[in-house]
Amino acid sequence: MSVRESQDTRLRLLQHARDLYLESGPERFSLREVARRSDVSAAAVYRHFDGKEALLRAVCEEGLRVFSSYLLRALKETTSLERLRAAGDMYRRFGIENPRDYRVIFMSTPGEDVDVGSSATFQFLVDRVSECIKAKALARGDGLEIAAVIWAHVHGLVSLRLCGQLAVVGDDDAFTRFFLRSTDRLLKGLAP
Amino acid sequence: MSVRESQDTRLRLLQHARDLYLESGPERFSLREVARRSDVSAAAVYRHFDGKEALLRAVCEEGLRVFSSYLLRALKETTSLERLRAAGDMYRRFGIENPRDYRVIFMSTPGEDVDVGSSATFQFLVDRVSECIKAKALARGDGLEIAAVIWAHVHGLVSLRLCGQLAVVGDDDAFTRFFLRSTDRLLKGLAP
DNA sequence: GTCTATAGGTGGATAGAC
DNA sequence: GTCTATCCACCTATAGAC
Repeated sequence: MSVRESQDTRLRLLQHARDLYLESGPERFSLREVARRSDVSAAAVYRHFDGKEALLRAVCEEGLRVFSSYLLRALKETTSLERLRAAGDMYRRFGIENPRDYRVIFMSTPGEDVDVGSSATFQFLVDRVSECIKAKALARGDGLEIAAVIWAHVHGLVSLRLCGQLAVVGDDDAFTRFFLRSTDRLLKGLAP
Repeated sequence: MSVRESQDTRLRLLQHARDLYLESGPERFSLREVARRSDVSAAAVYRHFDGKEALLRAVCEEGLRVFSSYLLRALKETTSLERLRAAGDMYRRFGIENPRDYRVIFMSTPGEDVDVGSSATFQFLVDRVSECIKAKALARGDGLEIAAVIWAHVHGLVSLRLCGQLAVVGDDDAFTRFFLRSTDRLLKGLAP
């Protein structure tokens, strides 16, 4: 079999692994099921990945890449405050549109996964906050702490929604409006 | 074997089930392991519970009872705003002191567990908010929506902390102070 | 690289003796 | 009520033929 076909198999495994992950979450993820969907035997997977954990890791890395791509779209706004608000809204969109990825990144047990709180991704939010403070769009204060407050707030909204606990606000459109009102209230508390 | 000893077995099963649950979470929870820890055969469990799911349900109900007991302590405060702030802080304490229970109640996948958002527990928070509005300690508005905003905020702080994502703020005491500053900022945005 | 076959483990649930 | 024995399903991983 050619090298090209072999790479296709690897790619197919990765895509089906991602599908299964998004459907079933990390717990019910199984190497055999990925193999079945990819029309290869379970043993064949070991030619491409070092077992289940390696396959799982590859899937997670893809999720983080997608998350970053959402956040970066906020930079197209023109003012610092608009960029901050857009970052929050992109965070919401990522969570609602990629619930399984969101759970993996932000709702898993500590120790086994990525630490976003001390990563380049979090630094992105700190930067948005800092430029707002500099532009007097937010009250003076510790940029890192204020970023953490904002992060917790948007995460609280998104994660409760993903757990089905905010069904009371209505459908996804109603949630979006609720999200924007809610973050605006927080920003009011953070204003100069 | 006497009725009393049989009830003891049931209780022992429930306690070990709870322990296992708190250690391993809902995913790795297994009826057989509970039986092992309780020194009975796996089959014996079926004399006391209708299988794994029923056992799991019994464990979750206990967690909710503990959570309620935390919240109710907030009622000993004298003013409406103090009661609201105390409710938030009790929420924090419950999460930090009972992380596994917290995860079960507020961080599990939808469909399989309790819906707090439309429960008596959430109504408790709505009541705290409503009395603050009536006392002009909060701006006028939809009590239910404002309660949801506050809930999401404290949940965001607690759940990120439990996932190890807010390690940046320091130890548990530092987190407590951070939590209080953060909620005060939100309340400032909700003030009249 | 892929296959089949297999080893060895987890788990849930039931039947029937005691 | 509890046990042992059992069945069945699922899983990870490896060995060896092709």
